[in-house]
Amino acid sequence: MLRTHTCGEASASLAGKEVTLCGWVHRRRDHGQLTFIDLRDRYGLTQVVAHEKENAAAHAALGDARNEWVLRVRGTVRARPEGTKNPRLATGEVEVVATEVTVLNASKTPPFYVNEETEVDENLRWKYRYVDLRRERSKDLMRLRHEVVAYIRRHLIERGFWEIETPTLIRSDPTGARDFIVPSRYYPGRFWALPQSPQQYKQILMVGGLDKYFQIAHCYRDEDPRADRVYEHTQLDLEMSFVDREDVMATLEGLYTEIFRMFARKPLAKTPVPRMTYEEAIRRFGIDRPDLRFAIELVDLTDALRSTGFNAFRSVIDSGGAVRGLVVPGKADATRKDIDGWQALAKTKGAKGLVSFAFAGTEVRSPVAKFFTPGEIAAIRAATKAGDGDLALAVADTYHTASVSLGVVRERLGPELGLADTAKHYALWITDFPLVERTPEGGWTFSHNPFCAPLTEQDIALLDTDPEKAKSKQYDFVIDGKEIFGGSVRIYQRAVQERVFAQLGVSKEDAATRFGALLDALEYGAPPSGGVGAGVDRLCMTLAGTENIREVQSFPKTQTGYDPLLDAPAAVDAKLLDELGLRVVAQPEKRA
RNA sequence: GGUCCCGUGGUGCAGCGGCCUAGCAUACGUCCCUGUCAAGGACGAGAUCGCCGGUUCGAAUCCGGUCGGGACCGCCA
Repeated sequence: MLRTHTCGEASASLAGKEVTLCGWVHRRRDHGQLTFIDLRDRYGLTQVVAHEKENAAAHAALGDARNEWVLRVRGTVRARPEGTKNPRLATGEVEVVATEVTVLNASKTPPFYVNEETEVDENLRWKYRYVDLRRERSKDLMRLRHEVVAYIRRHLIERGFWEIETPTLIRSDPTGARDFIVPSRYYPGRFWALPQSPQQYKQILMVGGLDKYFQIAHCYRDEDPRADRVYEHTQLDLEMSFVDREDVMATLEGLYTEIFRMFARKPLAKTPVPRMTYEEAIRRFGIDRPDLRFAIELVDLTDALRSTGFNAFRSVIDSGGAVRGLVVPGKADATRKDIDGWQALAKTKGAKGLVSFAFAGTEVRSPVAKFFTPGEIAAIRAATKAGDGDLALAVADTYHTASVSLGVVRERLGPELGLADTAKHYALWITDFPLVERTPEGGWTFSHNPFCAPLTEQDIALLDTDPEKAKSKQYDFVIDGKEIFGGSVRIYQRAVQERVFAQLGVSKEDAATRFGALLDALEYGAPPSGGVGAGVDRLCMTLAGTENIREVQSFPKTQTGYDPLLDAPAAVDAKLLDELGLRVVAQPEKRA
C-alpha cells in the first residue's frame, strides 16, 4: 500500500503517529513560509501543513502543487494549536505535518470546480465524469446507491433468496418498448435483443425449483430519454414460489420500509404502508399512483348536475358519463393562462374541455355560469368544498376519462401551488388493477404484463362477459406520486395463460413464437409464483431527492442518447459489418 | 416526429440595437505574506458572445436556419 491511512481517519488519537496519506489537492492556502493543503480522498479531507524553516523540500512541494494534483504525503499527525481547530471538518482537530511530499501525478486545471457545489453543464459533467465523481455530491450519490444495493443483497440473502444472473442477449419481442438489438454473426440477418427486464427468465427459474430469486439486473429500452428515464437502468428483479400476493407484498414492504428507515432523508408518513385499490385511487385521485403529500381529492358532480341546462355536461350524463370536479385552493384569481395550461393538461388524457368556477365571496366567475342554476352552482361549491377564494374545475366525459383528466391536473397542483408536505415520504400500495384494458384501436392489451394472474376465479369468468371489470393480482408501490416498483402474482397454468392470450387477441401460434419456452415450462410442473421489478435508479432518486436519473448513474448519456465520455455510439469497422452481413444505408451523421 | 428554454474568457453568471474598446465572481499566471481553512494583498493574461446567413448606418442584443445541451408531448413499465 502506498498509504497507511485515509484522509478521513486523522483524529486526536493518532497524534504523534507517523502516517502516509494519498489523495488529491482539494485546496491550497499559501502563506509564504507556511503552506496548507487540504488533501482529499473518498474518505475525507485532511489538512497538511509544511513550514519553510522546518522542512524546505516539503514546503516547496506543497507550494508548487495545484488543485487536483495527486500527492503522497508522509508526515506526523499533531493536534492543531489551540484556536486553529476547525469544527466544520471531521478531521479538524488535527493536521499532518509533512515530512516528505511526492507528486504522484500533476493535473491540468480541471474543467470545472471539484471543491465547490456549483451547477455545471451536464455535457461537461458527463464528459469529465472522472472529475465530476470527485465532487462531494456525486460521490455521495454513488455511495448511497452502493449502500442501498448492498443492503438489498444482504436483506434478501438473509431471507433465503439466491442471486442469479440471467442472459443479456435474448429474443426480441415486438410488444412494449422498442428493443435494442445486437446482430448475430452465426445467424446473419438475425438479431439478439437486450432485455427490457428478465421477466420470462425469472418465471422459468421458479419452474426450475430455485424458489426465491433476485438479481440486480441491467435493463434496456430504445425509447426517447427523459429526466427520469434513460436507455439503460437497473432493476431489482425478484421472484418467489408458493406465494400469494400478500406474501410478496409483505416481503417487499419489509425490505422497502427498512431501506427508507436507513437511507431516506425523511421518514415514511405511515407504516404499515396504507393500501388502496386501483378503483379507489382513480375515484379519489384520478391516477393509479396518487401523490398523497397533499390532500385534494376528486369529487363527483354527476348527480348534482343530472338535469343541468349546460349541454356539454348534460349530454355526457345522459349517455352514462360522469362529471368530475376538483378544487384548486386559493386560485379564484387564476389567470386565463393558468386555466388554459390545466385544460391543455387535461386534454392530454382525453378531456374535451375543462370548466372553471371561481368563488369570491358570494360571487361565482365562470365562462359558463349562465348555463347553471344558482342551486347547481351551490351544489358544485358544496361538493368540491370550495371556500372563498377557491377555484373549482370540472370535466365531463366517461367516468374514467373525466377522472384521469383531472388526475393529471391534480398531480400538477402539488408542486405548482407548493401544497405538498415535504417533511415526509408518502408511500402506499395500489392493488386490484384491471387485468386487461382497451387499446385506442379498440382491441385489448394487458395492463401489467401478459403473465399477471387474475385476482379470482370470477375474474377469469369476467373475461367472457365484461373484460374491463376483471381484476388482477398486480400490486404497485407508490411513493410521493412516483411508482417505485410493481409486480404481480403470475399465471402458472397453461390453460389460464391461453385464456388471457385469447382475450388479448394473441393467437396460439403467436404466443408459441414469442413465449414458447415459458408456455412449455408451464406444462412441466410450474409452481405458483410472484415477484416484482423495482427500479433501482428511481429508488435512489427518491432517497436522494433528485429529479435527474443521470445523477444516480455512474456514466450517463445525454437526452439524445449520446455518451460524451466515450463518444459513443460510433461507427464500426467495415470488416465487422461484413462478418455480420450488414450494410449501412443511412448516412452516418457527423458529430462535433 | 413535435413544442418550449438555454448557448457570452476555464467555470458560473450579467449585458438584450449605438454608452461594449463586452462587465462581475471565481478559477488561472507572477509576486508579497508564519496559522489558514471559500486564507489575504498586488499585478497580469484570458472571450471576434456556439455556427451560418439575413435585417440595420450600426448586432452579443432583432429575424431565419443549423449544431449542441436541457425540460416536455408523442413514445415508454
